[in-house]
Amino acid sequence: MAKRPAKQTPQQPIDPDRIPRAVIKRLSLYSRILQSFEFQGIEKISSAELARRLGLNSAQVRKDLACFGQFGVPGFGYHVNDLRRQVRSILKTDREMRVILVGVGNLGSALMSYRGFLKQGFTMLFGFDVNPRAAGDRARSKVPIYDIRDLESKISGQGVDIAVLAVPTDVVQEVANRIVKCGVNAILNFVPMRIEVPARVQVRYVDLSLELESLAYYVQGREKEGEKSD
Amino acid sequence: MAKRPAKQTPQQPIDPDRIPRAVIKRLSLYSRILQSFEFQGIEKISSAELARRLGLNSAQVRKDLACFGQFGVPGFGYHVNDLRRQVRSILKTDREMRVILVGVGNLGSALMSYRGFLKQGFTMLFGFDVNPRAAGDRARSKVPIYDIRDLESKISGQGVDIAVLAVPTDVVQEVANRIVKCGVNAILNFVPMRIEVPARVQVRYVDLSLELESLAYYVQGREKEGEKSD
DNA sequence: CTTACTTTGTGAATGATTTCACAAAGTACC
DNA sequence: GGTACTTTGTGAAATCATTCACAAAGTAAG
Ligand SMILES: NC(=O)c1ccc[n+]([C@@H]2O[C@H](COP(=O)([O-])OP(=O)(O)OC[C@H]3O[C@@H](n4cnc5c(N)ncnc54)[C@H](O)[C@@H]3O)[C@@H](O)[C@H]2O)c1
Ligand SMILES: NC(=O)c1ccc[n+]([C@@H]2O[C@H](COP(=O)([O-])OP(=O)(O)OC[C@H]3O[C@@H](n4cnc5c(N)ncnc54)[C@H](O)[C@@H]3O)[C@@H](O)[C@H]2O)c1
Repeated sequence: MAKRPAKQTPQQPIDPDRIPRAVIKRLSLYSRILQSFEFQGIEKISSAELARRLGLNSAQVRKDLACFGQFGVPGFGYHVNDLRRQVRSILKTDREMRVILVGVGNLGSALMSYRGFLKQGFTMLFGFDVNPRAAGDRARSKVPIYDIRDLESKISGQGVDIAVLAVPTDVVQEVANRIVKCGVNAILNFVPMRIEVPARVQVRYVDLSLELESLAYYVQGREKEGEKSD
Repeated sequence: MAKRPAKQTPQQPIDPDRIPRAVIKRLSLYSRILQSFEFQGIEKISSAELARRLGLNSAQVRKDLACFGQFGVPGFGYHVNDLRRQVRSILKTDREMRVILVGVGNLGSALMSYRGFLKQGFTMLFGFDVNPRAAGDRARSKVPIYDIRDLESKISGQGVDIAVLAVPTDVVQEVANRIVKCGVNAILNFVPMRIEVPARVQVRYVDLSLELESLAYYVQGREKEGEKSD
């Protein structure tokens, strides 16, 4: 096939829509573990070792990366910091991603002050709530919290990339509508309700109850195992 | 007038391990939306309508349910409350599921006071933290919070079904070890790190950053969209 | 430069999940 | 009871994802 002597192959102009979503999620896993390798001073990594650490198959790791170019060195493996740079570039977490949060309640205030997001290149610009004062007390954070009435005026011209929703179920569609109208094309929805948006808008759901419920199904699914008599 | 679909024929004793995990997750979605239908007084629902509301294919809805028996009535659809009862029985959310939370920090305190879990049949027994006093201030909740040193003694004999982890990354493995030793066989892990557990223990991960990062990939940062003013 | 060894990148094979499509089984109403 | 609909439940087909397996391409060392 197309043999490229140059190992620093530029990214293939592959249509981002053609990449399976599961690949992107794993890329994010790779990004995080590469970060920790870099921190530990590890300079090279093989697909086999990467796979072992993440509970995956090594061919899958290689195939995932192959969607975007040739980053490895046969007989050697991958250069950790080189690969990390590449992966972050693919995920666009190497540049600033500007995020707003709507609904600074119990969950929202935890999200707002989470440093893990920052570490991955996300900037929390501001929060919005119907009760910005109470929300401000809850969130021990330097991120400003505005009244939801000012949503449009505050985010206009701010280049918001992603909106995170953590509002009550019954207002989530209305909030989403407003956000979409402001030109935000990506929504991370923590509210356990499907929202309707134009096709151009990407929505991801994080459903905490769902995981808990599906775990319940597997609890003592086998035979009784006794009431732990010790 | 209301005729019960009392068909006992199928109800095959299918091995729970054979059911795809994705089916169980969708069951949880069905459970929640059926709850809202019941609340709205809707008594019957077709697979097509259920699918539409959840963004799925109607055959998939029928096939998912068919894993566990025949709950529908040809030419009619499904009785909402009957189906809901069945689904909850399958997921075991019709009986009490006893949950503990370890790490009552920013995220943990939000989880602890979340009423959505309660509504789905989960009982939050207690929380544990290295600093139970500070954690108690954070979590405005009636759930007692104990010192992590007392983990073993407090949960002994309590029949804990699921442990939720929201501790710092560097202690999660150690905490998981202790929990597993106490006989808990299901863990919901919010910490972005893979934990090693015996095969009998079910672990589910909820990785919030991962979702945010994978969303970033889909944000159109190309030449289109002249919204940004810089 | 050459030889022995390692690990990548990738077609082909396998496995899993989703969708199609339709007979069978029920409803609704006269 | 009978006829016209509707919707289920389910094999078969299509689609999507993972794993295998190996030639090609590199490394390492003398
Ligand atoms: N707390 C959790 O652990 C948890 C877990 C899973 C899902 N969720 C979901 O996340 C969402 C928020 O949960 P929570 O526990 O933080 O609830 P919460 O009531 O503590 O927070 C909701 C916040 O939204 C604000 N709000 C209400 N209407 C608004 C509007 N129109 N615009 C902007 N803000 C508005 C409220 O003032 C409040 O601060 C809910 O949909 C819930 O189902 C929460
Ligand atoms: N806050 C978020 O929004 C968010 C989002 C995604 C992931 N997470 C993950 O969730 C975890 C908790 O995040 P957080 O923001 O709540 O952090 P946090 O520091 O606010 O909370 C951690 C809590 O764990 C307690 N703790 C520390 N060591 C402990 C031990 N050995 N046993 C019991 N408790 C212990 C601490 O006292 C603290 O209360 C982290 O792993 C984080 O990566 C958090």
